[in-house]
Amino acid sequence: MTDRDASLETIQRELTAFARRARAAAARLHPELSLVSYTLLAHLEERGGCRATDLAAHYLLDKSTVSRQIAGLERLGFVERRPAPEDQRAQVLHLTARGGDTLAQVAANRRDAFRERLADWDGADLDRFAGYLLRYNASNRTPGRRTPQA
Amino acid sequence: MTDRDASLETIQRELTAFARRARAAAARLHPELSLVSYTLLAHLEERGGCRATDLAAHYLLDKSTVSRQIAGLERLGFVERRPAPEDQRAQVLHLTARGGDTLAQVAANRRDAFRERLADWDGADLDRFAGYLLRYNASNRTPGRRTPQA
DNA sequence: ACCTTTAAGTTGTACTATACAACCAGACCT
DNA sequence: AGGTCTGGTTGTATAGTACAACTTAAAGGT
Repeated sequence: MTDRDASLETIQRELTAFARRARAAAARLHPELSLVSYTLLAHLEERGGCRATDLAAHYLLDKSTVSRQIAGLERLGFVERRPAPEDQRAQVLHLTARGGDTLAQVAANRRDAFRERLADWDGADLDRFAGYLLRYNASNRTPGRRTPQA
Repeated sequence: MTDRDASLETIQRELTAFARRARAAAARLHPELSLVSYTLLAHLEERGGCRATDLAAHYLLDKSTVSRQIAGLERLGFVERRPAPEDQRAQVLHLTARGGDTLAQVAANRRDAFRERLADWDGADLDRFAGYLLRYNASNRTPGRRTPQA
C-alpha cells in the first residue's frame, strides 16, 4: 500500500467514525435542538428568512421533511411564518426572538465545545485543518446538479 | 474575531455540514449496507468475531440497537452466531463468507469514491488531513469514561 | 450450597428523521 | 379558460435509535 493509500484509508475511516458519532454527540451537546433543526435555524438567521422550498433545496431534504421540521420549530415558538408578498402560495420563514435566543445559546455551547476540544491545537494547524475541511466539502457537489450545496 | 476564532468557526461549520450529509451520502454510495451495518461488519472482520456487547460498548450504542442490527445482518446472511465457549449466555458473532464478500465490495466502492474525490490532492496534503482527522477524533473520548471509543 | 447480584441478549414500545406519493391551492402561460 | 408548474401539507412507510422489562446464565458473598 502506498503512502497515499494509507492516507486515504485513514481519512475514510476517521470521517466514517465521525459521521457515525455526530448526531448523537450533537444531541448530547444540545438536546433542545437537533443537528438539522440547528442548521435550519442558523440558515434562517443568516439569510434573515427564507422559504421552506429554499431550505429543502439547499440541504437536499424532501420538502415534506422540511415541512415537518418547520412545523416542529413553529410549535416550539422558534420560527414564524409570514405571508410572502409576491406569492400567495409561499410563506417566508423567520426566526422569532425566542428562536434567535435559543439559537444563540446553542451556538455558544457549540462554539465552546469546539474551542475546548481544539484548545491545544496551534493556530496554524487550525487554519490548515479548516482549509482541508472546506476543500473536502467543496468537492462534494453532486456532479450534474448545480451545486445545491449543503 | 481572531484568526483562531475564524478557523474554529469554519471547522465547526464544515464538520456540521459533513455530519448532516454523511448518512444519506453513504446510503447513496451503498444502499445495501447502512453506515452502521458497514461499521459493524468491518469491526467483525477486523477482530475476527466478537460479542454483541462489545460492539455496543465500542460504538456507544444500546444493546437493543445492536441486537436488532445484528438480527438484520443475520437475516441477510452476512453474520452468523457461534456459541461462546466460555460463557453460555454469550454468542460470538462472525462474518460469513457472504458477509465478507459484501463487505469487501462495499469497502472497494467506498475506497474508490474517496480516491476519486481526493484525486487532485497531493500526497502531503492527504497525509496532513489524515493526521488532523485522527487528532480531532482522538480528542473525542468522553471524559470520565475509559475510552469507549467509536 | 444457596441466594443475591451482575451480565448478555431479546423483545415491547416509542420517538425522530426521513422519503415518496397524493393532494390542494395559488401562479403562470398560452 | 385550461393546462401546467410550484409551494406546501398530509398520509404512509421505513430505519435507527433508546429505554425498560424480561430471561437466562454466570459470579460472588455468606
